[in-house]
Amino acid sequence: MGDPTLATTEATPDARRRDPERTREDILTVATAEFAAEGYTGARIDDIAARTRTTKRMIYYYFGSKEGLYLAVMENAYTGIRTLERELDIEGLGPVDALRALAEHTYDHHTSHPNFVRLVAIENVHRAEHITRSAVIHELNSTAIDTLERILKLGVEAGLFRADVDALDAHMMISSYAIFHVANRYTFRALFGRDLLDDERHEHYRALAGDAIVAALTDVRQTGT
Amino acid sequence: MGDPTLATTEATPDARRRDPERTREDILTVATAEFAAEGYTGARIDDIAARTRTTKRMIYYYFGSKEGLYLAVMENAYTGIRTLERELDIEGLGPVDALRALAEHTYDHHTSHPNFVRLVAIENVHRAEHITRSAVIHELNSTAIDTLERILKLGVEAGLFRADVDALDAHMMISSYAIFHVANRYTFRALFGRDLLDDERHEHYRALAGDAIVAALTDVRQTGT
Amino acid sequence: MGDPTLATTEATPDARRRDPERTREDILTVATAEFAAEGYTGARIDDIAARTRTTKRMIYYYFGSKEGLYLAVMENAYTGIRTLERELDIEGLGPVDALRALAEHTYDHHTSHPNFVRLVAIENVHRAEHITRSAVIHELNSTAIDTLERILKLGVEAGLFRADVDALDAHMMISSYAIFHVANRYTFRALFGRDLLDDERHEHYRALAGDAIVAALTDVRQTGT
Amino acid sequence: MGDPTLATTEATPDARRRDPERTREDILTVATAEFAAEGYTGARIDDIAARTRTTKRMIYYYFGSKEGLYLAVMENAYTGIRTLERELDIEGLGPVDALRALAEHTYDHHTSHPNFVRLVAIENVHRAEHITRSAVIHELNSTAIDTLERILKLGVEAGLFRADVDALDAHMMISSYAIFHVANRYTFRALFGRDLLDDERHEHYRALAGDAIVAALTDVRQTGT
DNA sequence: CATGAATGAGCCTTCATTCAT
DNA sequence: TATGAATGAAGGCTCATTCAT
Repeated sequence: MGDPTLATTEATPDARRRDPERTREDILTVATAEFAAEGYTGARIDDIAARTRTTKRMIYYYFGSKEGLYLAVMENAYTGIRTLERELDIEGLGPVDALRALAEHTYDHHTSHPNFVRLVAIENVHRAEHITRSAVIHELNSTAIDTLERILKLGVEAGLFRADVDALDAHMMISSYAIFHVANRYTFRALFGRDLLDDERHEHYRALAGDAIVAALTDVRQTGT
Repeated sequence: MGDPTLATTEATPDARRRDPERTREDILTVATAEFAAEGYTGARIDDIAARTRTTKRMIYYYFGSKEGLYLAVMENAYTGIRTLERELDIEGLGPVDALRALAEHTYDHHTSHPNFVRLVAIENVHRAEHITRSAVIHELNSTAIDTLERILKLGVEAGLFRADVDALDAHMMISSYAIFHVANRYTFRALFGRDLLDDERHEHYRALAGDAIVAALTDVRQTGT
Repeated sequence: MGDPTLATTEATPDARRRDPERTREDILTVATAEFAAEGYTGARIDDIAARTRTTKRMIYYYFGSKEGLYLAVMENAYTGIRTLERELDIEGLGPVDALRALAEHTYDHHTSHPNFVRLVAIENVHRAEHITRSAVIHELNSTAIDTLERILKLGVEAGLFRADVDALDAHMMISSYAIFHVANRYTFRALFGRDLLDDERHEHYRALAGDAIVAALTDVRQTGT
Repeated sequence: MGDPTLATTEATPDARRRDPERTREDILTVATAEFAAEGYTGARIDDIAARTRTTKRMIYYYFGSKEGLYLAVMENAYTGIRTLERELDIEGLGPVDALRALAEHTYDHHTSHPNFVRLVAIENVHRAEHITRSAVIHELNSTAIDTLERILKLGVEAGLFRADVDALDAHMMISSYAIFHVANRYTFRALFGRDLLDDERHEHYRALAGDAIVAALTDVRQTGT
């Protein structure tokens, strides 16, 4: 719901035929859910087709192959997140507050879009061989990186931030924290009995996401000790 | 070879028969590499057998099924990391230095045992359904958590650390950073062109692992600003 | 050929594709022969497929599994015999002649449909676990039982038949005689050197089938001694 | 119990080794139960070995192969029934009573030795190919046939029995009735809801066994009508 | 556009049997 | 005599994909 791109939505009851765009989107929605749930190898074309209001033949008509469908799912997912990234508004905020806002926004996004995080994990299991070949994904420019660069530049110039941690490093730190909560949720719970996505802990972990990145980037030499 | 548990080793050339322990380990070694490389569903029993000095039949003789083999691989992997955790020596270190040492040790371990990290990612794709059923894994107590608890206690009592971040939270932060480097290496490189496991950056990221967790746990109210 | 349901027919030479009904029946015919010849466990899906004009894959497409195929064979066989049962015409016959006609008809049917008898024997080896689950077979009403009930009622009312042998008992006696000739033919021949299905003895055994059941049901108290 | 030859007995607790005869019998007992329960193809050497106090290797040592074991089971079973046949005492009985006693004895035997009946059914599924090759079974002379010949001779001479039904025919009729109760018990129950081996009906069916064969052999021309 | 039918390659698993000790 | 380890052949089943209508 909320995210028409990734959520597992049911096919509209009335089988509206003769609407190619709708058919395509229907397949994509179902396939996203299936690939995110079962992995690339584990996903079944038959299962996807069964949950669609069209047939298996249409999947091949629109996407050519299982890999083609998977790639379309990945491109769709990455396009979605890039769009959401742009929604973040940090105008008028100082570097520290902006950084914190970015981290919290990322945390919110990832925890509310588990399928995206799962797809990324799955793609990594396959050594990113699919998205590496995708022109679409390469053309997507990460707003997050651009934003981070500006924030870091301001912060360093103000003597607040370390100068030896660049935007990609910061992005890595922010992402790793947020992704872990979704990607490693199950083994973490199995081993330690704690559900990282428990609603009760959401605020705590959200705030910690901001605190941690701000603390990590703060130039300790400035504060003295 | 460094880690006989996880590395992909070739079968010993001379097919020494009648050595069940060797046969079992041989299968386990090859299977670990295969599952880590291809995922649970993607792994092929035939391929595993082919790279072993025994036959496919023996896999079923010793492990019963594909799932049984996979579970044995996971149990072996987790047992291995728990053993390595115990190697960390932080005797005589203060809480800050101990925390930093633990983070760097974790970073070193994960980046030098990519198969372990990949297996954990794969198990999460399957919602940890296998290890949840494993008695062996449930019985493994994490030394890391115990160690962290002691460190945090000392740090909090000394007024150095935040009191609202417990050992599991700290473990989550340390792990997420280290795991991300291995688990998300491929998509990160595909998207941003940077290899997180590049030797040239190893020291930088290793140090950052320590800095980040120390900074995150440090009670900022103490230092003022 | 006489019985398209049970006989082992060869696949039609010209592989006419796109005729699902034909494909299904082709598989069923071959499978009936295979299961009757080799038993449930002994039957080989590969062998069945090889004697079909389709492939092994199609067997699973239509019947789902070996057990599904076997069940379809059993349902088809029982449906066939029920149909043949209805062909018996005993209109206008008195109870004694009707009973004799029914016994002879059963004897003829079973000896001319050995595969049906063999399938029943095989199903009993498996404790009828398959047909017990079959809704189709449960819905089949036995005309033979209904007919027998009417015959017995008339015979008893006329003081000709014993009143303590009901239709199921009579059916059991008639069936046991006829089935034995087919089901135990081989051990009987091996032990005593006599082929119960020898053409030369057919008339003798056919008449005996009628004589025996009539004699068994006749109320001896009536005839005195 | 009752019949040490066919019943499924547990291995004696104390693993008395170095007793070849005991080992052989142990295997035979377990194998009889397994083959009777699962059929020739369905029986598993591993399962038999597991329920024995010896190992799989011993089965091959004593019986050579699965078929050898099966044959030994069959020979043992047939030897057992021949022995029991001889227990019947009809001295001093007239032909009618002797015939009735024989039929009832057969009925009692078969219904109390279901494994024997099942093995016969299984052997017939395989077209008696195994016992045909057995010298042991060919050498067994059926007392029942000899006894029947004498009975029939007396009865025919006394003008009581039909002369055109010989001992093998009579044996066939007696056996078919008794065997059906055990061999077709499951399908009969599945189709008609009646358990032919129900204790409540035992006496009825036992008496009917005698009545039926006596009636069938009685020369009706003598009694007039 | 749409669909049921069909396919070939390959996957996991099992079984009777034998070997080395 | 006894036993755990090992094996080759085959068996049931599944999957992505394509064809004919």
